[in-house]
Amino acid sequence: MPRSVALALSRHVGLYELAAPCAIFGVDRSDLAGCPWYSFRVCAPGKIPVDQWFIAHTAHTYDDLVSADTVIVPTCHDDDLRPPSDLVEAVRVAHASGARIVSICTGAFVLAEAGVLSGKHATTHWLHAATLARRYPDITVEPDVLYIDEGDVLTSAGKAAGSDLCLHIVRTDYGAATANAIARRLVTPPHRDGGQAQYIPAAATATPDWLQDTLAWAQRHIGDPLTVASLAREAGVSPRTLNRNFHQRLATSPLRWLQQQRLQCAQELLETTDHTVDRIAELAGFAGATALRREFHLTLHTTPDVYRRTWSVWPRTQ
DNA sequence: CCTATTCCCCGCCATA
DNA sequence: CTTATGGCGGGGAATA
Repeated sequence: MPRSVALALSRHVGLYELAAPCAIFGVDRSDLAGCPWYSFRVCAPGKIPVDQWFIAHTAHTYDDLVSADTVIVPTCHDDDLRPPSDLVEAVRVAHASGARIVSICTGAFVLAEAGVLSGKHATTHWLHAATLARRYPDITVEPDVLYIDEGDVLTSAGKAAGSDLCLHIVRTDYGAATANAIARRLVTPPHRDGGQAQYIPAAATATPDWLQDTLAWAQRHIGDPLTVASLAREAGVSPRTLNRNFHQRLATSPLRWLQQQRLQCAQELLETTDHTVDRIAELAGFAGATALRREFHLTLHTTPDVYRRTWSVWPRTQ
């Protein structure tokens, strides 16, 4: 069953924040998913200037937000970050009736004003994180993450992080293979998943070439028994320096990063092949099926077999 | 499930 | 003086 996604425009919205949701949810990807894609609508109260170069005029109003399964708020109203009350109200109603609420950049201020972030972890553009935390003390603001998934409420950091969050949502709804296929088609990196639960590490900032090369090399050799030492040797630095660089640019440790890559590889193999779990563990570079199961349990809270039954592209009945 | 061993992480400090 | 690197070692986690 296709899910409906509604994008809420308000004044002072930027083109950049709109790009990811429109390209990812708004363009029909049923060929990649193998089943119906989202239905997508853009909602606004009348004509809205977009970044001063365009005027958006939409077929839907905020009234049409409340019936959507997923509501995306890509921006806040003005420079004071005071959200428009009609949008706040629409978000409140949509959430109350079970919709999943998503914010990009300063859209978090709309969610906060609507009360759907109370007691939760959230993020926003780093420039405004302190303001958000000050204004809404019952929200735990995480300034250094790409996005946060609280289940029914998801927030992402500035602009570009919205793309990562949209892909994360596709991953949740349609599986890793579909999300990765879209990432390939958009020629954007498939995002790296955070180690701890749903928290995603900070964006890679100005990653030096030697590190990028090493990451690419490791991904090509993910099936080999890679160690931190062999990564360091390939990179031409000491394990200590490698460790430091991983923390600085990727906000994780070498081994944790490796395990993420292995897990992602295993997910794709489970979805797209009928290899045994043992074979997949071997191909993905795990020490054994036990190690794979352990990783699945720790980060996905499920088992490889259940995961495969949920996401496999093979027996696509109906 | 328990044990032994290997591997990894990270503070600390010396060095370049 | 500031900044990045690398070695060391205790403590902890993963693997066999």
